[in-house]
Amino acid sequence: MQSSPAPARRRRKDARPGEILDAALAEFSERGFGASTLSGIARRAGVARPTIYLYFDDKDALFDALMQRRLTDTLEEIRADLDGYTGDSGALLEMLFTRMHADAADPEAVTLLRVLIAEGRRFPKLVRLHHQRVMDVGVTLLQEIVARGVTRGEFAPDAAEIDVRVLVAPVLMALFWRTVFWDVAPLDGEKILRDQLRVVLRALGARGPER
Amino acid sequence: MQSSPAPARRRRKDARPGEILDAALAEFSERGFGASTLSGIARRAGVARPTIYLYFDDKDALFDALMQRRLTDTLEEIRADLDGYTGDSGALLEMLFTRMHADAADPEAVTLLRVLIAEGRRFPKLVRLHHQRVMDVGVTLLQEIVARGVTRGEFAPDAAEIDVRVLVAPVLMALFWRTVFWDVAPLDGEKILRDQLRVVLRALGARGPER
DNA sequence: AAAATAAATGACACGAGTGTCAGTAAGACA
DNA sequence: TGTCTTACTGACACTCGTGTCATTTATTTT
Repeated sequence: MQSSPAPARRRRKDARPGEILDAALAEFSERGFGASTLSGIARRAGVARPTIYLYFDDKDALFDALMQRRLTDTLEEIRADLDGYTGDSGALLEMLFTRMHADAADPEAVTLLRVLIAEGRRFPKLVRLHHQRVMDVGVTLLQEIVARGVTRGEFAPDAAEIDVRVLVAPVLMALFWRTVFWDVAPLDGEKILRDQLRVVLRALGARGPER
Repeated sequence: MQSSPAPARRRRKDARPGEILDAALAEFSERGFGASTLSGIARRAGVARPTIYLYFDDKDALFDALMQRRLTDTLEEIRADLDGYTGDSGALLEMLFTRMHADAADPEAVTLLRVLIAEGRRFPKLVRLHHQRVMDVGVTLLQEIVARGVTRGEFAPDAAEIDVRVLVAPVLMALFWRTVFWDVAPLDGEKILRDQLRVVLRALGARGPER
């Protein structure tokens, strides 16, 4: 291993945190959280290890920051659009599921989920946050769409009774599959989405415009 | 911390491995794989740390052995029964899903899955094995039941086209939920099962005996 | 251009976990 | 009861990662 001729220091206070987080994500993705080291992350970020301590407390803080950075408001935005929407509820479901599958296909989401599952017990605050900001919003949104469909006579009257997590399950299944079995048996996300829509719409007794 | 008066050694070559594995499982469950130590496992098993090395190579070997021990042939047995069965396919689905949900509710399954997800990258052999012995068998079995239902006119003709992983998804969703969000928001497994059956049977266009 | 600020680093002390080995003692066998 | 086998253990040396200094040096300020 040749040592580089010159270290070539630079001061870039504003750019560092992001670069370090990116490096951490890559490291977690490759080695897993437990096996990742600050040295490895520093090397990947092109920085000396102590530099990390200037911006983050420890490895846990890196994961925390990554999770925070990942949180977006897309679900809330969709929900806000719901009021003004006048089209049929089946199309709404399609929109929602499509968006969810797209999110689940993002490698960053897969990595963070993997760590969250592995270390969740040690980060109860993050688990609560994630549940509240992602799961709960998604479930509520879906409930509202189903309820809307029932009121508008597009779905069967008893559709509102079922636990909507059964309906989103294929999204989580796809995410789970990517997390564990992707290497041994990939998954056609497009087809899963189409099949999910078929199953869900039929189960809800959808009488959409296309029938 | 008082030191106990006497260690009270015993020699039980045949009982040790199982006890050590149980201790390892408990430790993994509480601390997670990464944070677990051989010292902790040994303490829990009532054994000195070097004793573990008499039976296992290292921490990885413990997880490997736990996964092997967990593998059962229940799915294969169900499949064997399939040939002789003469009842309707909807009831078959109910049997299968009930069994799967029961498996998914086992805390040992939850813990092992958590570790498999966390460290999967480092155990490609185990991932392949698990896919082949659990996932593949389950998927094939489900495909066969659906095909049977279609041939017997119990399910809609196009039912065989859908990816059956969409149909089992609620089982994986429940397992996933237990793995991550159980503490912050528990889950009614019974209701999930019932709803899954309703959704799946309707989606398959089931015209079972009860309609 | 000189002084001041603080971003970045090399080096250190420390703790925690690992794997091994020679010695101990439990149980089998005579 | 005495001897033998080997399951079991205490203690050691070693590695690896962590967190924190004092110091260096890029950049800003005067």
